[in-house]
Amino acid sequence: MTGSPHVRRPATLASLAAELGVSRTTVSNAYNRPDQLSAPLREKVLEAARRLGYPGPDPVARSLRTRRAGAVGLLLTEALSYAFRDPVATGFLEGLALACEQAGQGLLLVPVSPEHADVAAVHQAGVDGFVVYSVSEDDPHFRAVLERPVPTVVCDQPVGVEGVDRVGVADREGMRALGAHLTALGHRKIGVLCMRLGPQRHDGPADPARQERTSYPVQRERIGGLRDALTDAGVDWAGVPVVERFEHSPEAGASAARELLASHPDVTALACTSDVLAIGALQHAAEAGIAVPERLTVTGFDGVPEAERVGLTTVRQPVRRKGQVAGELLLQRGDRNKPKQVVLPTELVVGSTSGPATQTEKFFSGW
Amino acid sequence: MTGSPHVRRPATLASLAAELGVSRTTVSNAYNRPDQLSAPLREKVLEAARRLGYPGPDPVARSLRTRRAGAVGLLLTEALSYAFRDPVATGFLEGLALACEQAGQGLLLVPVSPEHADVAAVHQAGVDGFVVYSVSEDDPHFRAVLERPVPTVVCDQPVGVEGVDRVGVADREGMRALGAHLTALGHRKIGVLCMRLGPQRHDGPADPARQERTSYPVQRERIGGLRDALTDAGVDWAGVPVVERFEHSPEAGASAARELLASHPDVTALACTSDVLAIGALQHAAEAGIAVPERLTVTGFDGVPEAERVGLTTVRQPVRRKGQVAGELLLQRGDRNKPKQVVLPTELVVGSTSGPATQTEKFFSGW
DNA sequence: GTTTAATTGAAAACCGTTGTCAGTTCACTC
DNA sequence: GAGTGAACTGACAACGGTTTTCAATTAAAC
Repeated sequence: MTGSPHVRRPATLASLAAELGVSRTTVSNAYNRPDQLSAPLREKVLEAARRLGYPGPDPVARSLRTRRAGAVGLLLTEALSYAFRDPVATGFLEGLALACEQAGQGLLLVPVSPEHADVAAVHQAGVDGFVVYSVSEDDPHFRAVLERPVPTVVCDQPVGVEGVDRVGVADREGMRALGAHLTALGHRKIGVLCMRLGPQRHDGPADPARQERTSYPVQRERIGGLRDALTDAGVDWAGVPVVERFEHSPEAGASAARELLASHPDVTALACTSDVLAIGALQHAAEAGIAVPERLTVTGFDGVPEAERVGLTTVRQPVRRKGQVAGELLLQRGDRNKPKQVVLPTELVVGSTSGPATQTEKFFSGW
Repeated sequence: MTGSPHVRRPATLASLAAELGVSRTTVSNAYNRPDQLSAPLREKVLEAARRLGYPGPDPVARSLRTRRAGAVGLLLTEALSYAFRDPVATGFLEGLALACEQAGQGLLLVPVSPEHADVAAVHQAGVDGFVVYSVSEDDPHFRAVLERPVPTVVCDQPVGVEGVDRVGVADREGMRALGAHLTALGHRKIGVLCMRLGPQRHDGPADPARQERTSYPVQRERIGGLRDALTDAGVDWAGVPVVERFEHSPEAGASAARELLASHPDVTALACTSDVLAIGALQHAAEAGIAVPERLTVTGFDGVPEAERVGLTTVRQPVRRKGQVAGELLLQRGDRNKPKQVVLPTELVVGSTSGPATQTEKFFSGW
């Protein structure tokens, strides 16, 4: 009748030791180094702990003493909830969680709202290391992370800071392969739908200057890869319309597709820098009665599950693996001959949403 | 040239104070209570901190002293990565993350693999409270959570433990409404696809005894709701085939649908206890050339985004809101007149995958 | 020019562990 | 009966802060 475990915390390691008439060391050992004391004594300690409602050594105090928090921090600048809405982010998180799970480490989602630049949360986080995902390079939170004396891995971003590892994928090469696929199919009039290029809201056409200026390396690489491929095929990039969307959702993809097709009705292929946008584009095409791929080719990037379900032509990146590698990179610290930078391959996946441009023309002539 | 911030941790609050010739209190105040010291002095302290690479007070030490960790722990018994694969779980997490974000709390995913029953992780977690999601009642991790002297909120589970709050949804009522919808459409031959009912792998028919015995309250309620509705309409539940799947994925749904339709070809409606299973069932129907809803009605439960996209008839539960409420329940502790139990409403969403049974007969007779 | 009040800073206690290390007890072995 | 090793103790120093109490300094008031 000493009370439920949820009233207060009366018991500490010391009080338990006193109760039992043993030293604190012994109690501590009962939990942490069972080989240091006899089994019966250990059982006695544990039994007394149960009886007194002692939940075991306080994790925070233990962390302080051992200098290990047992958790990895994850920093995203997008609203935290975004992490769960975007299929690429969830894939990444899944992999990261997997790696953490295997290492017995927790995964702490650091609460940072993109608006109020309250860096405090980063300082408050009791973690052994950070993974930084989808953050622009000049982000104050990111800088706060770098100030913390713990190892850090950044994802999808060239990083020059010493002691910071990196994992990314072959964005440019993947998009280049996709571009080659498109030109091989005979497409010359190609439109591009891309994600946010800057921190400020901007929805609409993005000219080459803006494309170059972007603070999002992933977008730069993907657009750049496409540009390489098209240029190889003799297409003048300056004439390629690029429509940008700030939000990353199917709805945004649909509206971007509408916008682009309205201003450039002669486009035979829509290359999107993400599957989510592409799925939106497909949605728009379906609603507008535009046959895919007969009249319009649509491609994505990422290889999310839903894209696979709808047969989208896309570039698959190993999102989950990327998360896993990020975790491993972080947790295998100390491994002297560990790579500091990992770039994972991407793979062109030809689905049923891309077809020959000639077919499109046939379609037109048949009209 | 004292070194980058990533070499070691030379600077502590004490060393900084010594360097400056002030007391530790002052340095601490500079960070935590700016009103307790003059602005110039504070600036001097902060400047010295920058110079010496002092990243601010150590979060763990601070937590120890203040008895607040600044984070909420999330316990799932499914492999951690499952949390990111299942759309319902991600929705819940999104809401929970939102609540945490607003309260400036971190969200710690506690690493528990379902297999090795290593409760240690629960004890290691430096958190101010726990949210327990999708865990069977007799789970050792769950019990470990209850031992911790911190507030706890469980989700979707009747809980008798004092001091533990609960959030859930009207599973039974929702499914009952769906059942009424089905019987109103004239369906009498109904098959059920349900999720895991026990901790052991089991794929195949689940008789009423097994349905009752399940350690997953959600499944019990949903199946029970359907049973109520069908019984109301005079359908003998004993004759209703229920097929269970251990895995929760579209593939599992597809195979379950195949199994059920093979053994009960006269079924006119397939009621699934989750959208994910229903999406799988739809997939199977499409592959097998079974017209939906003309020849077969398919329904789900949850109201996930993809279900909406495909027009699935389902019961929508406010998953995100549920997560948010869980967070609020936990974080608003101390609010004396706060509810201890929250049950959120569900809503029947009639889509394009359910149709009258008469239509089905017409379809048959037209053959 | 005191007295009084407001500011500011220092000292010390405390948070709950872990780890180390010398030392004691005790049962066994040879 | 000395030697050996296992089991356990006790003291103490971290770990890096926060917070309360109180003294000292300064500014304001009379």
